[in-house]
Amino acid sequence: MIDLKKLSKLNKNFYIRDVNIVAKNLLGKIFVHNIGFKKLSGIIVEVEAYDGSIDKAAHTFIAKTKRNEIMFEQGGFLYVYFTYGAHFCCNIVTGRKDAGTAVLIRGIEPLDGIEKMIKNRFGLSELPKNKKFNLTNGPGKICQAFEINKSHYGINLTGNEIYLLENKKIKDKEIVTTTRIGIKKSIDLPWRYYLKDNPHVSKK
DNA sequence: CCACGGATTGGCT
DNA sequence: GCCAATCCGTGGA
Repeated sequence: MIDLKKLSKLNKNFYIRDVNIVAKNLLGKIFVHNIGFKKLSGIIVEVEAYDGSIDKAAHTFIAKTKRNEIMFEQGGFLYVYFTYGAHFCCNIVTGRKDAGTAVLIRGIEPLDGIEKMIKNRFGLSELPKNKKFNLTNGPGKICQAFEINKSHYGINLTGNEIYLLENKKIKDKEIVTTTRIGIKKSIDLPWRYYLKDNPHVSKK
């Protein structure tokens, strides 16, 4: 088990860079959600970049609304949105103020609080045999496992509730770059990144 | 006010 | 592989 106490929290400067740089660099970092004395954490293994200035699939492409306004803030905030009448998705806002860019977290390898995540996802105290890698391999599943919802919209990631930790450097050859999933616009942009051969990636 | 569609998931064929 | 569930945000009237 990785000792999180030895790892430093990512600061504002990490987030305010270009969205695709941040997206790539988020791979291997550790996502943490503290709930009282309970800790949920995991390694980010799959992400997608969204950039409202040139990307029709980004929520910020048309205009600023109440829903997407946090994406126009400076990098380092959490953008949570609700979709398909059932799921929340969790994004890391990046770039300078008014950039309208964010990174969608699509895959996480669980570390701390796995039992709690199983309970959150399936209402069970133990993982069913056929659900081995079905815990956090998808954006909606991550939010359910990590107990992230509308109430976490706009949280500052340099605070103490939800934040990210530095971790070992990922080599370029371990990163797979492809097109994004589940969208109908700007489908050719190669802005999806994931860790090669990691079982917690949502789709090859 | 109302109609429409979605950065998904899970269950069934 | 296909498709329904489900409801909020958005935009047009």
